[in-house]
Amino acid sequence: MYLRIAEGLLAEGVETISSRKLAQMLGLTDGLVRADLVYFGAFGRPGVGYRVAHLVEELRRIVGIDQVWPVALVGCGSVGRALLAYEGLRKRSFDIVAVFDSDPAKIGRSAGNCRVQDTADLGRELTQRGIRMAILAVPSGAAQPLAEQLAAAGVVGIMNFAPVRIKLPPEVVVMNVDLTLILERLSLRLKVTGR
Amino acid sequence: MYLRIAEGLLAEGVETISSRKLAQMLGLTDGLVRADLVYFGAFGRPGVGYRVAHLVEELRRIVGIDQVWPVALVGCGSVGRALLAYEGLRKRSFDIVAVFDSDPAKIGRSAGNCRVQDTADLGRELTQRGIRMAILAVPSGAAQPLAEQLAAAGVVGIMNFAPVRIKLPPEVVVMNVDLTLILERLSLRLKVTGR
DNA sequence: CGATGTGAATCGTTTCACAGCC
DNA sequence: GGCTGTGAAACGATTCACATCG
Repeated sequence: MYLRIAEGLLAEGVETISSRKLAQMLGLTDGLVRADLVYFGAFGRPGVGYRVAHLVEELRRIVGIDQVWPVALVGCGSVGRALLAYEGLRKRSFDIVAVFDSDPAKIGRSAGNCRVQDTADLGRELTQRGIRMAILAVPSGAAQPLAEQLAAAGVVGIMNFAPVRIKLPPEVVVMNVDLTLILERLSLRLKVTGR
Repeated sequence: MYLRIAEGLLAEGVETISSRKLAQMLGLTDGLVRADLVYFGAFGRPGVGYRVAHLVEELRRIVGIDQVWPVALVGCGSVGRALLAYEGLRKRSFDIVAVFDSDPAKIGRSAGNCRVQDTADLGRELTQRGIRMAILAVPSGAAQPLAEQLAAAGVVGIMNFAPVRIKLPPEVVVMNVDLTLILERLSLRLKVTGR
């Protein structure tokens, strides 16, 4: 979020920003903003604030999006297609460079810039091309075995849309995007706050 | 997550479960599980554990999914269509009962069980039907004004897919689903853990 | 004896207050 | 005078230890 805000400021031509203003924009306290930025290694100047350009550069490097991540998309259903259609990914340095599906009707068709490949070829293809990040957008039942294949092929980060907790060795980072869970959290928040 | 696990156990026919086993399944400690469940009001029996059926019933009520939430979908692009295609929503007591878009080419077409309506009619329609939850799946630029219309129409909970922080009075709960932010978090985790 | 609910200890995070720099 | 970086205090959350119940 710091990076997002900083990029917005850079685009507006703001040269320098104080922790107080950053905090306002993020809904945080100024002390916390300073503590967080110091954690990444103190870029600010007393009396001045943070140089926006410098902040963006450092944070992009720290987040790891100072270069493009090639990403494999596994599953070309409605979620997969929504991701392929989303130009925001490339803008933010994630590039879907391979697409897999197990449905023979889909294999060979074009998807974004790619041709859909058979999931049977997943391991070989990813290993060969050194792809280390994947998006898993398949039905619940298929998620665990495919995740294991991804891990075996050298993938270290997975964004998982299936509503199941995937079990993998801890060196593989899995981020879950469970839409119904999010709606349930929304419902819970509404209940707890009495709406 | 407690509810998810409990429902899984119920489906498997498990009658009773201990905090230790729940903790294992969730990747937590048994003490934390007990603390969390006590927070919602202590359903367990010493020496026995928690009755799964009771747990499910209570948690569904607490989360607020003991009845169906009618939900409005605003934006019928690729994300909107992916949500309409996702039968998991209805299974978990969220029902998309109204769909809106501003594109004349889409208005009047069918989407799921609905006909796409003009966003111009959004306020009237939602107020009239008492719809209080909405999914906002529109381009960044359109999100803020539409969110304001939703709030004005009595919506108290919004799931927002646009990569912008929506500003609304605090009585409206907004949950953001920002896919590139999630990929960036994944990238950061990989960097921080040295992969 | 197994497992809960609970209060005390522990841990990490956020806030606060301020010395020091621009 | 404004604003950062920093150590100490405050806070909240998790863990621990145990009295208690089935």
